[in-house]
Amino acid sequence: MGGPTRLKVIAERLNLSQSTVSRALNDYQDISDRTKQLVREAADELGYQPNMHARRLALGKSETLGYVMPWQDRQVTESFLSELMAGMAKALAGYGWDLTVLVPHSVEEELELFQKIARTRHISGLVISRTYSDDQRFRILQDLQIPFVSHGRSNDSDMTAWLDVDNELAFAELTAYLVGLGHQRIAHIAGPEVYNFARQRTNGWRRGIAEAGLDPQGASLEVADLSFEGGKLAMGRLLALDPAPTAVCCVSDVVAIGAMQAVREAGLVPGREVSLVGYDGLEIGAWIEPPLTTMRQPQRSAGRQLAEMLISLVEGTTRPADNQGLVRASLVRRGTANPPVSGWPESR
Amino acid sequence: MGGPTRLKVIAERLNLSQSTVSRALNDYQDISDRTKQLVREAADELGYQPNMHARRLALGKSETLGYVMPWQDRQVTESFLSELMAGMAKALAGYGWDLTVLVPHSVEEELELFQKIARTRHISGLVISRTYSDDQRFRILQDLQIPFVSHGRSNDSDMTAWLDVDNELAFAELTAYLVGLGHQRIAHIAGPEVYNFARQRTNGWRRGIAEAGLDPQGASLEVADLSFEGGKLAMGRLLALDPAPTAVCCVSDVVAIGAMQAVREAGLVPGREVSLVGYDGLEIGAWIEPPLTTMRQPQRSAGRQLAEMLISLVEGTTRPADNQGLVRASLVRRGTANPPVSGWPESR
DNA sequence: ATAACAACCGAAAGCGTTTTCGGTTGACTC
DNA sequence: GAGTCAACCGAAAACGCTTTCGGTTGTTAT
Repeated sequence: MGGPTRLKVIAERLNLSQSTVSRALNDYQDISDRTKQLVREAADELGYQPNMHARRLALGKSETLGYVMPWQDRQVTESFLSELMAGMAKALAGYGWDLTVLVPHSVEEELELFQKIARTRHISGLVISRTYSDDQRFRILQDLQIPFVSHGRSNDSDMTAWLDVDNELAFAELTAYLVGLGHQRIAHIAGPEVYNFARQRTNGWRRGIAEAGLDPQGASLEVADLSFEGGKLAMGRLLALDPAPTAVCCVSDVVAIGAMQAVREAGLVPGREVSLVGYDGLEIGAWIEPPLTTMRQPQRSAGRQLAEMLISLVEGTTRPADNQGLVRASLVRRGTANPPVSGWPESR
Repeated sequence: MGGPTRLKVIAERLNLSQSTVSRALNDYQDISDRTKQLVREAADELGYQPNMHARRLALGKSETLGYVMPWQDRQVTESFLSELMAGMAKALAGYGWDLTVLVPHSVEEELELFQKIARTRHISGLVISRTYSDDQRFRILQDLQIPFVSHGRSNDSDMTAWLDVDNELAFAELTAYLVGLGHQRIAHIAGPEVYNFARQRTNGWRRGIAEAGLDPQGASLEVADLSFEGGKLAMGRLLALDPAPTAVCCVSDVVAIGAMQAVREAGLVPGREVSLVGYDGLEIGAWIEPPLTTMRQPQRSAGRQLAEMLISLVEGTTRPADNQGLVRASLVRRGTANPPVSGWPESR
């Protein structure tokens, strides 16, 4: 009847003042246990829920975090993105915080967004992703004094908070795995170097090649768009080499799936003449023929970690540089990585 | 300096009262054009942005909408979900509204969530999805007087707001398409009937069969889990029939991809002995071999529409029943639907 | 018995808006 | 020249919470 329960009504019912009720609920020391008890019971019974806006106005903080969706060519490309957001939202809900979705469509819009947030403070922290090697956002957000965590590192992330996968290690392992299968000429389809993760992965592959003592001559590299088409085109170029590689590390699953297509169109079988490995652990990789060997990282727990880091930053209980987390990816063996077959490539 | 610009400072600077400034910015009629002009300039110059919490407290509304993420087996399954959310968030941002992500993990949690929202009103409207044929949420939300729009219909959605694809029409068209290719025995792999869209699609397929005047005997139906495994198992059962169908309408792309796998494992070629069509228009469908014929619906514009419907509901400018939108899906011809081949199935 | 002190609570200010209500101008009418 | 009315603006209340400050009890030490 007549709107939600306010502090006032539970105060009147107990013959207490509003402030006492408030402090009782917030567990102040100068309220007797008996009163606290009474207040809590009444609050429960009346189904009291504080008015967020009043609370946040009084507190001066928003208890809301923002997730900046990565955009690219007006599309949201990452399919694991919803899983990540679910992880964040879930973790935040546990603290009574909210997650709002931000979708800037250009660099300018993103900048305006940041400035608006810096002024209104109605969002008290940001999670950004898709970090570039040279990412101006790190400096801008620091200047604007907006607490943030990046999902992925950058050149400028030494003193900021981030959560990242050890991409370099992952690709070193991936390469070592292919070496272990007997491959000697292991190529790499890389992503655009502006993306920090692409650069890290390329470094990992290089390290793997070096640590195995392989001939760098056989280690070809092709840069591709982060798309099916990109992977297909890059693989086409690799197949034209003489001698062609017998195994290829791809920067992502989608690129690897494109590469598989190129292999098939060349009349070869992925995983036989040319072994392929992807990265991301997409489920769809398991559904294609042959199923794609890849590496997986946990998205949902990453969401939780990002959320917790950012809360502690906003609350000021930790410093940015103390919130840096490196996650390890794990190999998912499926069907596209096998020992090299003899007689291929036939010398031309 | 020192904190964001408040109404107060721009009032002092112009020697006006706070209330005048407020009304000037909100374009009240009792403020002279000259004053409005001055206020707006000062506001621009000082980079004034209203404090959301104060505003929302005074207004008594939250200007925040919630999207209830569909969960299933602790996973977020829909890969197009981020695209939908991006569309919503984008549209809302245009009105200065926010979108927050809600992730209940069980029916009980979802109910608690609804009740909390009903009390706090810090979220003034909800978008729900993954609707069931008998979906208790419709009644609950109505009872709690929470404005909402569902992405998908239900038995109880006659008087509520929804945006849905014409699933029935889509599957009738899909079936007609297969009939046009010359197929006579067109089976259907359906989803669990608890999902309203699954039921609608099955109805569409039935209608297609009937309108073509096909023998209902050849129209077999198998129910599958909405997963790769589910599709694979269901297709296995269909292949065991005598005579087996020559074409299959699958309830979703993922199920269709599973079905393709079963076809291959039976030593057949998808799109040759057995034609297959999916539904969803997933991009990955184009990457498999042969690429999957399917139907696509626009996700981003759907997000926009949902957002606009819900805003108008919250604002009270329209009634729920006036916000019902039916979108049409369009056929994406790829490689898995072809005329039947002679000599298959060989009679056993 | 008085002072000192803890324990407990109420009054009131403050957070930054919006909005109602009333008051001050000046022009305009008769 | 008094009254009417529109145009314009300021004062103040309201939204619902937090938090500071001070005041009232009852207890303990002197």
